[in-house]
Amino acid sequence: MSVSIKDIAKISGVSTATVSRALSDPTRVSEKTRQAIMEVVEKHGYRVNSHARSLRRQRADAILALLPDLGNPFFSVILSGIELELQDHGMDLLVADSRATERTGRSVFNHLHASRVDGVICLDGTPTDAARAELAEPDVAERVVFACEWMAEGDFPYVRSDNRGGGALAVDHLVGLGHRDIAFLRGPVDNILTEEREAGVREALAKHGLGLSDTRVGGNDFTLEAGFEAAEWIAGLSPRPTAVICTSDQIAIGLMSGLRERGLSVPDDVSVVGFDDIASAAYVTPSLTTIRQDRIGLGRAAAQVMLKRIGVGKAPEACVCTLPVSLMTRHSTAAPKA
Amino acid sequence: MSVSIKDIAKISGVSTATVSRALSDPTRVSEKTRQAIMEVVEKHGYRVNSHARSLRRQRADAILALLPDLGNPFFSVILSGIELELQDHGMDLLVADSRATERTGRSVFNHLHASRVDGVICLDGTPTDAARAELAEPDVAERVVFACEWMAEGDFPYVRSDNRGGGALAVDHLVGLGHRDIAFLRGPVDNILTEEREAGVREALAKHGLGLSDTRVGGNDFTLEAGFEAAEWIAGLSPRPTAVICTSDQIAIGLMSGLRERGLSVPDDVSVVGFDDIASAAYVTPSLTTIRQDRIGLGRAAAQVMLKRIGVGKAPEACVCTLPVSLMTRHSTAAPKA
DNA sequence: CTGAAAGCGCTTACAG
DNA sequence: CTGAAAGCGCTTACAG
Repeated sequence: MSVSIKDIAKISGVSTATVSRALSDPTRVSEKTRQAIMEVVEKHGYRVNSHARSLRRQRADAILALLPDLGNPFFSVILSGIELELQDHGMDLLVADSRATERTGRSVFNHLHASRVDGVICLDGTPTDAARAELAEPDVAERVVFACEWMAEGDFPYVRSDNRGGGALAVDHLVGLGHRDIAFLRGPVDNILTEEREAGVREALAKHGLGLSDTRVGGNDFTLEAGFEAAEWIAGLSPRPTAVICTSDQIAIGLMSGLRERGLSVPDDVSVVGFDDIASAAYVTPSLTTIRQDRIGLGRAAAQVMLKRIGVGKAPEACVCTLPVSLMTRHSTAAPKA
Repeated sequence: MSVSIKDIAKISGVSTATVSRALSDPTRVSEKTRQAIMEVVEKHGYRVNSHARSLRRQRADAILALLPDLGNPFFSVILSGIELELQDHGMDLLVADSRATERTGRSVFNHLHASRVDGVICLDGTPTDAARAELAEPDVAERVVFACEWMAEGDFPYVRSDNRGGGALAVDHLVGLGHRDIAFLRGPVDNILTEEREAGVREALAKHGLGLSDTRVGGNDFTLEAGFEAAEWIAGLSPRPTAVICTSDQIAIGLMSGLRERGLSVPDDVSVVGFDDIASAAYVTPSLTTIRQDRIGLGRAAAQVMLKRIGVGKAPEACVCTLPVSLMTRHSTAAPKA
């Protein structure tokens, strides 16, 4: 085993209590002994054993981020925002894939129950029934915050983008270009993001005296594949809508690829708007007009709300819950051809 | 506080030792008492406190994945492979961004020193000097494995793709199509992946009686931006190479976007080959011919090697170190125009 | 098969 | 400012 606080105490000629104080609360130790201790600590490369500290303090100094799909690149930037913020507070970041965890039969809140983490940032808005049941327990509930996605029921703190506003932004842009017949490509059934964005689209459309008929709504996933497959449906519509709002950039990119295969040009035949502004949105052909989410900000804010919730660090000025989105106008949208 | 092993013992009318055994090593307890204990455990939702267990067992049951850039979506799939494998062994996954950590002045191996994790899977092949120094310490060294990237010096276990073979595959494909003048777009200076891929390209070119002159080598990063900017250089070359091999898909996608802006067509004017096969490679226009890496496999294998190293689970059949890559032929490559 | 007891490495009232 | 001592919640030889 490596060197422990006892060793440092013995070598320094003080008690372990003093070593502990020198490390955690230097003001409570005389400058002279502190320096002597620190020298010994330095020399022997001593580090506080995290399990002993956590056990004693009843605090893990760690947070779990629970993602619906760890392999989905959309989340990586959010994750890095979370980590940045946690790092500033000396907290560690654990990650788990909720779908994968469910398959093992273990509870996704196991880490919480086992005291391995102080809280969980849940990026998964559609937990299983078992997970929902656990979320109803007070000692779980008070340690959870939702980020990005969230649950319609319950009353959890959350951080999210202004999804409705984003939908409206897309509509305003297209209507401004002269579009009157606009279709909407949804994400997965029951996904809250897709529902909010659709609501924003409908509201904005109504404001312009337009509507969204059932024949103009399709799609069932956030993926490239889903977008690609939706192209067949869009291409076959008669009359064909002149613009499509997609609830993710992946859908939009897949859609553009599919439309092209069918000889349709974007934006000449169909304008396409995405959602997210992932890195490649600016580099596909044509570059994608989309609604930008501040993913780093989302991650940082989620971590801040979490830290505030568990009483670490000072509370942020305001508990920012809904982050603004913005329209990135690029080349996948244009006025409809007369 | 929640219920502890003492509570369970008292309610069950046995000692804590017996409860502990019932949970960890059921065969050492009579079936009857085991059942009685499990019922109490179930009823009260008892979970072993992870810090107490780890402190006592001197084992964290957790691994740290150290990434050069948490926000880079390339790593998300590898991460999910790591998590899948760890989950099968009841191990937890911590993640940290090595660049961000360095900025805090903390050691990237702090988790290891503090016993918070049993090992670290390092996906960063260019650690700082400070990190290198720590890697030289035996008690750090024996708990590290490199994945994807690795260090030229040192003698660490690693899991990687066949980067040389990938470079060769790209060359063989292009030469087979009739290309004779091929350029190469590098990643960051000193990055080992880019060096290996370039070596593979050079070897294969030599095999075909061709070479790679300095005037045909450019690029300095794996990013979309770097690829986009390289387009200017490629477009200005005279004679212009008929094909470009990129050391990442991001570069390739950025390059294609830049070439298009300059009125050059892919693959009619220039064929482009990427590396990685990220999800969007099949959906950009034209779809990207690339070298596929098995990222899930990379992650799983890295976790397996790690687990073997720290003596958890059974050793894999063979310690797979270099995973095969494959050519995905799509529409960004074609025979050069006469 | 089971229990009493020691101990993993810390922190923190309590005293002085 | 400093120390002795208790205790966080487990696991594991050691005995029986």
